[in-house]
Amino acid sequence: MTQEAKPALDEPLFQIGEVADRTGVTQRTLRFYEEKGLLKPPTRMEGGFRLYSEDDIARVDQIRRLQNLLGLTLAEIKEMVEAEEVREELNATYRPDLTPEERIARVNRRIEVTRRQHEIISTKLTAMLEMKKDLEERLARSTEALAKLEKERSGA
Amino acid sequence: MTQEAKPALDEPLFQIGEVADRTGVTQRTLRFYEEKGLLKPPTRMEGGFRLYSEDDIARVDQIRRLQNLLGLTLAEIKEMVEAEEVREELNATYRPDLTPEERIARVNRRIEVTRRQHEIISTKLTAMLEMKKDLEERLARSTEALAKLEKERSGA
DNA sequence: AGTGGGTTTGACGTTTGCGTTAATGATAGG
DNA sequence: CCTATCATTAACGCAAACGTCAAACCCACT
Repeated sequence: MTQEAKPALDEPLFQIGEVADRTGVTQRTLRFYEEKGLLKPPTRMEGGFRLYSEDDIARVDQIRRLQNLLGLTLAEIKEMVEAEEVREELNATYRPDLTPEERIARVNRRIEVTRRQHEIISTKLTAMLEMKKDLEERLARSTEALAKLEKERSGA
Repeated sequence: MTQEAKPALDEPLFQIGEVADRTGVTQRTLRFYEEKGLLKPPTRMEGGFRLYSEDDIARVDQIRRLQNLLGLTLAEIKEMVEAEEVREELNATYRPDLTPEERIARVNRRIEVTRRQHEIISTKLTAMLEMKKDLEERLARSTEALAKLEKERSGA
């Protein structure tokens, strides 16, 4: 019971202010994500100050991508990140305290979530590429129309 | 004054319910968009029922794409669609009631808006392609890890 | 004339995703 | 020890984007 799977014993930790700066979200948002279960409760210093790891920061970035790029709600994101536990990813295959079946199950859950994200992103990409093409065509047509108009004007 | 630039005099028109079905939004949403200035007030039948054109439907689809794909707010979308007026697009270059300068100005506004959308979509596409790549790498790693675990189990 | 279903305008309600104080406590430096 | 600058929880606030009635009205049909 010396390892609570908590801090890696030596990795650098950051206070909420710095995490806010680095991730571009507010402190309020970080506490909010924690409250909503999107971030695991971070370790604390004696006085109660939150201490975040690099993994936590990566997770915040991930949450923001899922929000901004995929347009998922925090509820949806929560489901996804729950199956992701970074530490679990690093150790899932090598943790000796799990039965092989359980380890396989976890990796499978991760795969499933990743597939879902991949599918969502692929669908969106298709639609966006289509939209981009449309925009380019519009742009071409408008530019052409503009050229015509300007020639007309000078010709008048 | 025989043409109010309203219905094309013969094109098919649809009631709100059918438009809702075809676009996948609710009637409430259609009225809401109108209220917010995202849709121009449609024509009405004698009794006051709204009558939408194909162009209106296309516009709703457009609004939804800007929402879902680009993640824009309705306020932002409003600014954009205001400069887009479909009928205006079709006729901007050919309307005789506008000075050449005004026609050029309108086309320029359209070009500007299109460029903005194109830029947003391009930025997003880049980020999403990156994310997709990451997901594929993850998927590969997880799948590999899974294979290992299953071999171990059968080998045990 | 009656009936069933679609539509109208309000108006209030709801959810999401935080923002914004307020009052209090912790840390570090001089 | 004093002080400046973090941080803490709790609680209320808020804008966006609709949802959900309610009560009346319209339309088509028999």
